[in-house]
Amino acid sequence: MVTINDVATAAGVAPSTVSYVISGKRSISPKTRRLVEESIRKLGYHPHAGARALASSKTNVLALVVPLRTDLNVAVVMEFVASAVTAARAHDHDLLLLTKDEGPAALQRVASSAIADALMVMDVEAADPRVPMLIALDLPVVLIGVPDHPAGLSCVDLDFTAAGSACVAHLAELGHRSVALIGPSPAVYRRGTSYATRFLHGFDAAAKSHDVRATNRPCAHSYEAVSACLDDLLAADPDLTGLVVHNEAVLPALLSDLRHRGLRVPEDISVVAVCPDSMAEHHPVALTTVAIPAEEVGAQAVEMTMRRLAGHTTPEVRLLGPRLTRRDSTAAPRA
Amino acid sequence: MVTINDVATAAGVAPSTVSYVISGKRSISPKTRRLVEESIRKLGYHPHAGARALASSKTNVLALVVPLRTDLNVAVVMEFVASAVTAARAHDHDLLLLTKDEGPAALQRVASSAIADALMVMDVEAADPRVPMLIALDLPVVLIGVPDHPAGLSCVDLDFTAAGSACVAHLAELGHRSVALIGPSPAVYRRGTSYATRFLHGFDAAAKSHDVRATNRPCAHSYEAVSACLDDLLAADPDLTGLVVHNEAVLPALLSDLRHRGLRVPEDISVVAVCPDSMAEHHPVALTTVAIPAEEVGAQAVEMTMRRLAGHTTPEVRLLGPRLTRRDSTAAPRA
DNA sequence: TGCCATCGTCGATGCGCTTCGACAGCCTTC
DNA sequence: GAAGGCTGTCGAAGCGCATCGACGATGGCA
Repeated sequence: MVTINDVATAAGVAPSTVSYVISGKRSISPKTRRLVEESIRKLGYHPHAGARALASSKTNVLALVVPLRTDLNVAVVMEFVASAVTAARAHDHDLLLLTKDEGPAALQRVASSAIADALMVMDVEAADPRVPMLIALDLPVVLIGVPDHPAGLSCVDLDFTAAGSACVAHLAELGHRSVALIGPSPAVYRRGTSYATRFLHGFDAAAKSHDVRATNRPCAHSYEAVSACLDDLLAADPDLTGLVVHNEAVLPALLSDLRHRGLRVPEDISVVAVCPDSMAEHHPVALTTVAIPAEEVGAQAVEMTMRRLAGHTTPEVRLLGPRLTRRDSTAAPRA
Repeated sequence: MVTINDVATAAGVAPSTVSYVISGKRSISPKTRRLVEESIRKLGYHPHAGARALASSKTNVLALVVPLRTDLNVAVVMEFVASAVTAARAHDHDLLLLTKDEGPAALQRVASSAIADALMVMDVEAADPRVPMLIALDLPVVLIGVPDHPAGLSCVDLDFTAAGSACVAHLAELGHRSVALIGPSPAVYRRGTSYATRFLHGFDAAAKSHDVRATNRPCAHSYEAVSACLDDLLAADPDLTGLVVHNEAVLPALLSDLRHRGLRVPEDISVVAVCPDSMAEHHPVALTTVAIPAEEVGAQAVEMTMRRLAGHTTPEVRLLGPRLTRRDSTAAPRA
C-alpha cells in the first residue's frame, strides 16, 4: 500500500504538505504542488479511507435507506437510487445502501459507528417511527417524502397534492364531468404512506373546485383486483369518462381490461397516469402522465444533503411542481 | 462520542480487554465478559468504523457494482440488490453501491482507498474491460455473470445455456415442432453480454437435439419493435406454435399484440418466459417460466465473497440450474 | 539597512481501534 | 514443594491521515 509518506518522500516534502496539496486548505507554491501531484500520479496514491475518516471525522459516504418491498414501484426506486449515486459521486461521495427492513436500529448503528456522514431516507410514512430517532441523531438527514411532523428534518418530494389536482384539472378542462382515481394498493394506505393521502387530497379538492364528480378506490396489482376495481367504479357511475391512475403497476392490467370491456382509450375513456416518463410510451397507447421525477428528486436530495454537510443548518422542505405531459390517452369525452 | 476507553473505564478493565470481548479473539472470563457487555449496552457503544478499518485493515463493507441502464431488467437488478444487501447484513457487512458507468477507475479507487473489503460485479460482459483490472486487484472479487476468461475470478449466475435448453425441451415435449426465441434488445447483444449468447446456444442445441425448427430474433421493448418482431417470425414460419421470450420487458406488449392478431395463448401459441417468478402472475394468463433466481444469485454471491474473505482462495464458478415452472401459457399445439 | 508581515513548509500530536508481547496468578505434575 | 503450563488481563505500539502551532524565508516599507 502506498501512503502519504511515500508520496512525501518521493516529492521531497513533508507528509503534511502532501495533505495540504490534496485538501487545498493552505496555500502551496506552484512548484511544490506540481511536484507533489506528479508523485501522487506516479505512485497511484489514494488516501486510506479509514485513516482519513479517523483523522477528519468525515467519511465521504452518504447512507441511503431504501424500501425493498416489491409491492411498490421498483422502477421508481431504481431511478432514484441511480440518480442519487450519480449525484453523490459528483460530490466525491459514495453511497451506502441500507434497507428499511433493518428498522431504526440500523440508523443508530450507522450514525454512531460513523459509517456515513449523512442519511437519506426513502418511503417515509406519515407517522414514521424512524422520524423521532432521526431527529435525535446529530447527522444531517434528508427525507424523500414528507411525514406529518418533519420537525427539523429536510424533506424533498413531488408535490403530490398539486399532482392530484393537475390530473383532475386536465380532465376537467377537456370536458370530463365524472372521474375516478385508481390508487395504490390498500397496503400502501394502511401503512400511512403520506404521498397517497396527499395525492387524494389534491384530487378531491380539484374535483370540488372544478365541479366534477369524483370517486376513488385503492387497487392491488393483480388482474383480478384491477378487474374488480373497474367493476366497482363503473357500477358506481356508468357515465365515468376519466381515470386517474396513481399506481403504475396496474397500468398493463388496466389497459388490457378496458379493451376487454370494449372501452377504447381515449375515445370512450381517458386515462391519466402518475408514473415515470420512461414508462409512458411502453403501452399500446402513449399515456398522458404526471411524471414522477425520481431522477430530479434524487439529485435534489443529494444536493440538500451536501448543503447540510457544508454547514447550512436550516432544514428545508422542497416540493417539486408536477409536470403533466399530454400524450394519446386523454381526449374530450364524446357528447 | 463514546469510545472503547469509556467502556473500559466503566467496566474497570483495559481497553484491549474490551476489544477482545467484542472480537472474541482471546478467552475472557465470564465475569469480565458480563461486566464489559453491560457497559457496552449501557453506554450504547458502537466501534468507530474508520478507526477499526485503520487498525485492522477490514472495513466490513462490500462494494456492489450495478448497471443503471434502464434498457435491462430493472426488477431483476433490484431483486438482486435487495438480496445481496440482506445477505451482507446477515454477515455483519454493509453494501456500498457503485455504478457501472464509473468504469474501471472506480474499482481501482475503491480498492486502493480501502473503502471496501471485496467487490461484487453485475452485468459482466463476455470480454469485459474490467476483468483484467479486477484480476490485478488483490481484493476478493465475485462476478455475477460469466465472462469468456474469468481467470481466477469467482463467478455465479443462472446456467443460461441449460435454461435455453429447458425452454425448448418443455415445448418439444408438449409436441411443438417449430419454436422461436425472442431475445433481448439488439443493444444487449452488441454489448456482448454473455448470458444472451449462452441462452441462445442452449436454445439452438436443444432445438437440434429435439429436432424442432428454431429461429430467433432480438427485440427492443417498444410496441412497434415487438410488432415488427412478430411479423418477421410469423412470416418466416406461419406454423410457429411456440415462443420463448428471453426479455421480460416485452412481455406486456407481446401478449397484447398476440391478442390483437387473434392468436390465443396457449391455444394457438405457447409462450415460455425467462423472468423472475414474481412477474409470472402479473399477466392476463399466468406464464410458464424459467425463473431468473435473482435472489438466490445475490445470496450466493455474498456467500462466495465471505468465503474468499475467510481465506478460501480458490475461485469457483457456480452455475445455478434452471427451474421451469409450468403455468397457463403453454399447452400442446392443436393438431 | 533593518523591521515586521506574509507565505509556504515542517514536525508533532492525536483520532479510536487492534494486536502483540508480557505477566500475574493459578492449577498441574513429578 | 518447586517447576512448568495455562488462562485471563494489561500496556504499548502503531495503523495513515488531518491539523495546529511553529518557524524560516521572502518581500515590502520606512
